[in-house]
Amino acid sequence: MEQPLYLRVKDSLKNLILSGEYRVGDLLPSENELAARFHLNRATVRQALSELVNEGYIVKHKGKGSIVRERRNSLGLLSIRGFSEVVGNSVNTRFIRKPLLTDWPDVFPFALCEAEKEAGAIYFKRLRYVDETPVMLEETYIANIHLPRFCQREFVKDSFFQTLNKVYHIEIKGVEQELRAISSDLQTAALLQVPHPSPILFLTLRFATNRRNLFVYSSLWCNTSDYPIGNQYMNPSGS
Amino acid sequence: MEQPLYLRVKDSLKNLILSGEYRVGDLLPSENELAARFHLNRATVRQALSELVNEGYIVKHKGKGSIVRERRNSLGLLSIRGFSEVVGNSVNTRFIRKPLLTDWPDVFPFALCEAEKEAGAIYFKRLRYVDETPVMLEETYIANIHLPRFCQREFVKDSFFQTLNKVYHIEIKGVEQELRAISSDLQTAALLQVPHPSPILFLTLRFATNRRNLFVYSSLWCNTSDYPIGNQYMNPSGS
DNA sequence: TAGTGGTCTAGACCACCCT
DNA sequence: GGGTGGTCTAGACCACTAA
Repeated sequence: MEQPLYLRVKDSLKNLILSGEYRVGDLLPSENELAARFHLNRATVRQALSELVNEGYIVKHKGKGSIVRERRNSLGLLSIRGFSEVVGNSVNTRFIRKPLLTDWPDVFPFALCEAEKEAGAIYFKRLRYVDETPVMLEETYIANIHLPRFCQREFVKDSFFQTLNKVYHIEIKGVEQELRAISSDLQTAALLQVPHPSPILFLTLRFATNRRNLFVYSSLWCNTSDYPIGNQYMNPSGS
Repeated sequence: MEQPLYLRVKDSLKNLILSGEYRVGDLLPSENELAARFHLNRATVRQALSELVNEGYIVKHKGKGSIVRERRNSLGLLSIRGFSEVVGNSVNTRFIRKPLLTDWPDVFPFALCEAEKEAGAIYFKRLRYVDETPVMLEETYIANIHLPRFCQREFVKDSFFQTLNKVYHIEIKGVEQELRAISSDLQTAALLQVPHPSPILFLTLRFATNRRNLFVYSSLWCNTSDYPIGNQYMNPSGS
């Protein structure tokens, strides 16, 4: 039941990146250097680096090295233009509803398993701003399974996912999402400070975690007129 | 080296999957079997399989083998695949404008390079149907660079990307996209058979190809009320 | 128990980048 | 020329699955 060695290298590097020890643009130690430092074979180190590439933490350049990459503020596979691209943009998040224990809604866009239904839901609602302009309304549900004192706790760095990770050791393993263009309702239009009716980009997301039967459910309402949703994909096999 | 050996294995398997030789749920030959068949080391075969996992073609199960996976995406817009490869049978596509040579529009959502500007554009516009319901309007531009007789040619299997691939050996290497919710204009509402105004999901896409300075530009208008855009992503590193 | 994928080692040669 | 990542080989042992 030991943890694979390459995972130790991977987690170690990941933590150094997340904690800011290595900054965007920095060169990681070379593969040979890492192999020597961890007393491992280069192939083992390469497996660790390969996963960091897949997860978007680094890019590799032949003849140069592994470079820490900017990770975008992601909404699943998507990210909001302006959240991380424009330097100096002030992004912040405010609660409309602080986390609270509640029942699941009668109408819910995803099927819940028995364990989730029994546990009840933690619910909260946030509004995200870019430069003091409200851009995205987010409603989040998660089953109240082994999340002690969640509702009393402050979020780590204002981030729900970082809180899950650091406090409860929950990692996001995948996401399903669905996108629609809808007409705003009155309340959403008011919160996003847009005329009513306005076209709104509406997403439902289901995040899978490293815990079986534990998912994170989010609904997003985005005002895309000023900050469209962006996404970029490069096939790693081709140059 | 002409082409890395693992890429030959990868492409070979990918083609067998895409052509239907291996169907969803089928077991691929084991790693040892593949290594023997291609006269390669198992590690080399594993690299090929690993990329197929990353691209979502297969899943691996310890003790069992590599299993062909269903490739997702209800309308496949959030990844690098063309429409007709992704959706099932009840889909068809009709031209609103057949391919023709033209100037680039005065207002264009992406910056063009000199080579593209000089060459002029090939332009066409298509409407895509699911079950005889118009779902998506697509406008495509590509620079007229080394694409002999493009406008006279019929598309391969109704697919623009397959035509590029089979006839001109052009491969899609990546995509940038931007999403917005907008209000329909009169013409688009009419084509999509929705009331006017309706909220429409609007995407601009720029596909990079294996040819430098050659890009494919598409604008999409989607009626998401009946067929929302879906997308799924699983982190291959976990379990 | 036989076969599978998961992990790991210790080598090797190459193309690419920088100086 | 010296260092980097990219590719590849030939082994080894392990945990898991299925018959």
